Amino acid sequence: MSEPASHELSGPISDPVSLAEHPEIVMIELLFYAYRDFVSDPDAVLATFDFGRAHHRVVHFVSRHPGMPVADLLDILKITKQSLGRVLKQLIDTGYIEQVPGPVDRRQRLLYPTAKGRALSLRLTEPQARRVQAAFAGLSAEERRGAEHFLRMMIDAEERDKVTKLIGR
Amino acid sequence: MSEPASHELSGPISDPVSLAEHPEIVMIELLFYAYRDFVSDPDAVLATFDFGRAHHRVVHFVSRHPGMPVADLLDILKITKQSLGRVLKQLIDTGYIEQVPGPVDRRQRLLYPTAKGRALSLRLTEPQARRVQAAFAGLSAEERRGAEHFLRMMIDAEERDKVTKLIGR
DNA sequence: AAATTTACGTCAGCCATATTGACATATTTC
DNA sequence: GAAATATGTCAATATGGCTGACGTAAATTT
Repeated sequence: MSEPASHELSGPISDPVSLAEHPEIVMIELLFYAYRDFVSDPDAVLATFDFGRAHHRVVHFVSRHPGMPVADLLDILKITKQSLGRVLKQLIDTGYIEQVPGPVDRRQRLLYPTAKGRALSLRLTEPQARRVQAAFAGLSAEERRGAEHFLRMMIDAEERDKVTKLIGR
Repeated sequence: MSEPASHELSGPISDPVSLAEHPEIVMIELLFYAYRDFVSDPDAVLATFDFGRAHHRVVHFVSRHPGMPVADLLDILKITKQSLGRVLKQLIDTGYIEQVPGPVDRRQRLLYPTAKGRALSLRLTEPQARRVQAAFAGLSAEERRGAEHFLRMMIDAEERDKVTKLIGR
């Protein structure tokens, strides 16, 4: 009667989830840590302006794809129009983004950066580009291809072609 | 006098920020898209329980490092103790995490998963591990090394050693 | 030409996750 | 004994998501 009941109400477990069971955890965690620091770069800059990460994404993708309709932006960000709404309005009100009625389909509001918006986008890209450059510095051509290919394959299969077109290669 | 004034109040800009200027944008955007879809996997599972991404991170890292003090977890997540507070409390109240007073330093509350917590962690790891495995499938050994090394180098320089120890390689 | 669908915006309320600042408690260290 | 440390908690606030409902203009279908 001194045996601990097997149906005991829980209790702490000491053996860690190990890489032996799931070697993929290395990449899972590296991706977490890398992204954590990767997005921290622009945050410092954004604090200066009164913007957050959401503004960053909008300014970035609009600057990369000037004249894109709202729907396309939503599809990239995978958020709702209501979520985009507030952020976009702020960017328009403060003169970073402009809307132009679609010349062919006049229901559309095509999004363009202003000079100010493009400049902000580039300023936010700068530290991230430096980080990427530094990360690539020690890699062979094949290793670089590996890094790029890995990230591509981490994207949902149905999204890959779209992303390739968006990025432009 | 028909020249447009150079001091015009803004106006839409049509030429996109191009890869020619900043080739690093390829990796910047791939990282965004990859992470976007990478984190979407566990979200479906988490919705079943009443948890969010914050709970995922806590359960994951505690399961990976059973007995870790709160401070270490905060340092991994780079959030404040107040932010961690609610999420951790919920996980403790619902029996996924347990706290044990530090045997050597009794101020510490060492965090352990319960069986339930460990199981949840593994369940959330599963789809991400599958995604990583699929992404690695087509890569050569050198390309894989490249992907891993790239992510490592994307981490803040001062954090890299710490992360290496945490991951265990 | 009328009906329907589409693209977008907006209002309202809600939730999750993060923040800062202040203060409390127990414990360890100097 | 004083100071520093590890942690928790209360309170207020910001950000960025969400759903649902409704409105409008323009395109498309019938």
